[in-house]
Amino acid sequence: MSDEEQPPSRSTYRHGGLREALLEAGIEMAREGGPDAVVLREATRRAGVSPNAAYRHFADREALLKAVSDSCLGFSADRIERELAEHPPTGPGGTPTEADARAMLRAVGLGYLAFAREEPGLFRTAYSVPDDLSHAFDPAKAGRAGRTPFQLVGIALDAMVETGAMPAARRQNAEFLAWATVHGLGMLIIDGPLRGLDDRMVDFATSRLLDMVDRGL
Amino acid sequence: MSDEEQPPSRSTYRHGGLREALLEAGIEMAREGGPDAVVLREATRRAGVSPNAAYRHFADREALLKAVSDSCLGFSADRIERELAEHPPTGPGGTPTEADARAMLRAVGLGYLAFAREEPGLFRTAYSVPDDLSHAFDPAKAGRAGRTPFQLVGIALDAMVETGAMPAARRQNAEFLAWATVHGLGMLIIDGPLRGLDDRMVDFATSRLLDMVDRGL
DNA sequence: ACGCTCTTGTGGACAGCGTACACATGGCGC
DNA sequence: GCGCCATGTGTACGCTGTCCACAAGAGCGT
Repeated sequence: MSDEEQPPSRSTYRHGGLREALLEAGIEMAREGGPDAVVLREATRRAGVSPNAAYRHFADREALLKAVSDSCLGFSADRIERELAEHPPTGPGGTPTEADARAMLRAVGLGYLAFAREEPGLFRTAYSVPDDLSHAFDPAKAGRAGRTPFQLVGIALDAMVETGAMPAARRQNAEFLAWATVHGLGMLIIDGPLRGLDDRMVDFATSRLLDMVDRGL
Repeated sequence: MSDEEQPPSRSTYRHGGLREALLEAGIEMAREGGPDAVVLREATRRAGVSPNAAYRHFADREALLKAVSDSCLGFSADRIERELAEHPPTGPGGTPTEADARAMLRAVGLGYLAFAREEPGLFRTAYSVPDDLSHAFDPAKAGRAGRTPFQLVGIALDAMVETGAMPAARRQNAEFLAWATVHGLGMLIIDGPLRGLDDRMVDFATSRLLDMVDRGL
């Protein structure tokens, strides 16, 4: 037995990493039940601490939820990065070709939707807290590679323009269009009318949607 | 003073229209604060009835929320119908031309997004309850004209195919693509990164998005 | 006309939640 | 070595959803 971490009891009066422990507990609850399942008291219970201790690290339940939500965006970024990693640029010197750029954008969409399907609770939680553009690059929302989902879409779109796969005139704010499209399908799949469709159907819809983006952007 | 309806007191033991009153109260709460603001006890209070009375009409809070959610979908349909009404078919005998079909689809999207912006609480509530395709035509989700939002997209898409604005091969399941796109933008506008953007910017993004759908479907 | 029954509303209770306030603990800087 | 202040505890309050036993009375069959 080490120094601290066992929920049942701890030796020191101070917890040592309570904020982290509460966040972790919150993420676990979100994973299983979405944003509504993130319960402050339960988080303190799991951390082996009294309910009020949480207030030393989070202003209120909403603040904890916000932190959990940011982490979820980070996980989403990780999933997208993983998909991107499977399509490295094929051009000379690592520069992307036009086909690479299209593959990148597609990978971002696939990763985004894969995350929604694999971790619906976290996905819902990620977008359960109102936010705005000014925080789109907040490091708290970044994945392990340090990039937020928003940045990843942007990178793919930049490659589209650089390789001529997309007219530069349409580049501005194109993040929103690509994002909205994929986000909407994600919501429809996990909570909306597409819920319960078998995987092949969902894969098909995903593919069709990404085709549409590719054609229409 | 008539027979019943005043919150403070009522003469008869029976309320007479409690289910409707609770639903109405729920809608009002959803309008102001989204799904989480739909509180069972508060609804009974507004209806001038004891908390438990609600259980004679709804199995639990979730059931009330579901009913409110369905009503919200109906309101959404109403808003879309209003937008559609502004673009009646111009062809001979009321048959739509290709341009009409495009205008119809655009009107559906515009109406959908207008609803999201005008009634964000109701919009969020509409999609806060998990659902699936088998209920897409449930009359409870229909607007005053008797058609659900899902049906309205379908109608516009049918017109697109009939007038040759869209290849028939792409018709199947195209509802999902159109819907997902517009739904995603709606979410981004009211809760996501696009929150707080001024109206002109949002209008612009909306227009660009609908262009994309038109080109890419 | 009468009484039974079934639906609808009431009253009281309970556990769980978020959160406020006063208090305890003890690690760290002087 | 001492005192401060960040961190954790205890108690309490009002609110929620929901369960149970009970009351009221509308509407039916006889």
